[in-house]
Amino acid sequence: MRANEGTSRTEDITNHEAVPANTNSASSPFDETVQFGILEQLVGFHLRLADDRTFENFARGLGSDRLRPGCFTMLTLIVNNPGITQITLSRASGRDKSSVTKDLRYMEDAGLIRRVRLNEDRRSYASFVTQAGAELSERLTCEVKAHSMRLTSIIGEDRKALLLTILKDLINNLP
Amino acid sequence: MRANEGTSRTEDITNHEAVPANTNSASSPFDETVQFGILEQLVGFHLRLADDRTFENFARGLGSDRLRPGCFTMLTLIVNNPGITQITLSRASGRDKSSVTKDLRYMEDAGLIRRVRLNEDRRSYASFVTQAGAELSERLTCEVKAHSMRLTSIIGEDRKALLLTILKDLINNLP
DNA sequence: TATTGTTATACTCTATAACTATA
DNA sequence: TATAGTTATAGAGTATAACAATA
Repeated sequence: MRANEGTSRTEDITNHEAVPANTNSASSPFDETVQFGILEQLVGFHLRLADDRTFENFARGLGSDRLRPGCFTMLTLIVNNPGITQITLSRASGRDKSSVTKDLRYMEDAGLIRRVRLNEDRRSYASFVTQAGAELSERLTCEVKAHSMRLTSIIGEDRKALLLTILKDLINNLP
Repeated sequence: MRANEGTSRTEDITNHEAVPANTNSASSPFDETVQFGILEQLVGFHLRLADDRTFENFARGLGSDRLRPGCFTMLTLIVNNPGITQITLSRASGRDKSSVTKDLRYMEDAGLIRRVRLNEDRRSYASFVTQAGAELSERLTCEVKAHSMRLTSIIGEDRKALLLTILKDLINNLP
């Protein structure tokens, strides 16, 4: 069956008001002869695009050290807070505890962390990095810094600091 | 079976180096006595958090006008570019054409848009909003503006403009 | 009763690849 | 051969709810 034909979904058109199809193959959404309307001024829209782009750019630099995205955050939090519990990890990363369980299980199976039960509260488990985890964290942190410098070279030192300040304000003060 | 017990995954601990579990129930990740290490300076980390927070805050304001997230972008692009083709929508929104198909199908079934085949290139379909789509777009745009003003009241007019400029720089210039 | 953590499950968003039809 | 669009499918990432163990 031909695409869409014979259904009630579409009609035919001769040629009225239609915007010409864009044949531009550039990678930025803005390299288009397209009107973005209100999206143009929308912080959320740009946050999403910038997040996509930044993450993709970062991930490309990782090479063989690929680690599931959320796991880098977890690993870093564990390195910086030895013995952190899962509920604290959950709050610090802004994810549900069931999501944390999954990531920690993955990292434990990969030999990057170990978990030990707390005697003072036997419901809780403390997480620590292993040697391998510490080494991976080290390498990833280097890559993060390199990536960070690429960002700085694009938007400038001052504006990067400003960006961080503004984002933190948003995160902390949105109701 | 008791959580984690009897497996080789975890060990027990008496009490060494462990960070105390945080009992803070505030919603910001930063309301924690947690060290964030390099994450503290990471643009990507903050973009993700700000994106989550901003979207959640926006979605809460929608009430009965809930529309799948990606669809608002599509709808706005169609309103502002009557007759836009799917491949152009795909590029402008930064999503694969197969993702666009799904969203457009959804909006067509919901009576928000209609698609018409182009006679000058019968592979292409032009998208237009219906009356219902135009009205929904109108209401959503109002909510977007209200949301935008909430953001402005948090970070200030000048810094919001600055934020948009910096994000656009990132989006356009990241390799 | 409340909390930590696990599990099962399901939902959203997205891309890849194979396909049809058109160019 | 190349492009527009569809479909099937799979894989992240995430949350909800029910549960066991513990407080």
